[in-house]
Amino acid sequence: MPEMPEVEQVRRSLEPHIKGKKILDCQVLLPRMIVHPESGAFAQSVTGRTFKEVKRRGKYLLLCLDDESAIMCHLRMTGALLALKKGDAEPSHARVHFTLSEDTDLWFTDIRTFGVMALLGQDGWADRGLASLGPEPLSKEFTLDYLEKILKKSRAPIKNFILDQRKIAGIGNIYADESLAMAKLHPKREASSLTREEAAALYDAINRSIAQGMENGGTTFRDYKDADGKSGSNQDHLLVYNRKGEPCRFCGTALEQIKVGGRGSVFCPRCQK
DNA sequence: ACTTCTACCTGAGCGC
DNA sequence: TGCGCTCAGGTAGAAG
Repeated sequence: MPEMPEVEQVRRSLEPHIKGKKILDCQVLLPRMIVHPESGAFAQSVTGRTFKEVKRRGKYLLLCLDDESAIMCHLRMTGALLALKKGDAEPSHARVHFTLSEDTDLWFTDIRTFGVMALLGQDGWADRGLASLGPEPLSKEFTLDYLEKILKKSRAPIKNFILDQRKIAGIGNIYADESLAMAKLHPKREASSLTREEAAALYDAINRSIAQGMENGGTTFRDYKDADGKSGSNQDHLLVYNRKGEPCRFCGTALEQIKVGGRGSVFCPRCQK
């Protein structure tokens, strides 16, 4: 489940494999995953281009090309970008295949096919999700002052609030639950009801949980892998996510799972108010 | 303008 | 062993 730390790990691991290499061929195996332009035009446009760098914004990856265009990629739940050597077996669930120079193959794989790719920067087309992202954790734009201001304006449950990419970019279900556990806030608390102290605790918790995820190379439960096919280790350090029924690391109470906005949410009924 | 719900998919895990 | 069911979760777009 790639969230900001996982996508950042993909960015870091992918860049050295493709930087400076040329796209010799592009085969789209599942056309509907290319959201813009039409898949044939996409393949034709990227062929012959050279990768300059790999950027990330929230959970979006931008594979920047030498003509100032960029391949936008969102991995959604089960997507992966894998850099393999020529001759290696085709990975399972391959959806897009880029043949690169220097005997490198770049594969976009995705079990559930929710992931998307698009070509930006050639015709003014913009991805609405990417265009509407809020500031991301650990950035200078994400300040306590900003968080307090938008918290006051929302009557949504705090869990839904921090999952809203237009408010804060990059948080998904894992880091949402972890942040709330760290800040000792119940996932159903109304956003506008947080005190100054609680908002400050949440601000620190979001930054700390995301930073910890990045230090550990991301969280792997099932499908997430970086460009080298490696798993992260942050799953060994989680407070609540995927720990339903297990003891709270602070007080020992059995963790509970409820639905908040349709998402599974694990929390400590004693610590989180 | 805001929040909430559902569709989009496949595979794993469960009970029977 | 195998069937049918539920669940997982990011986002767009519809519905409230």
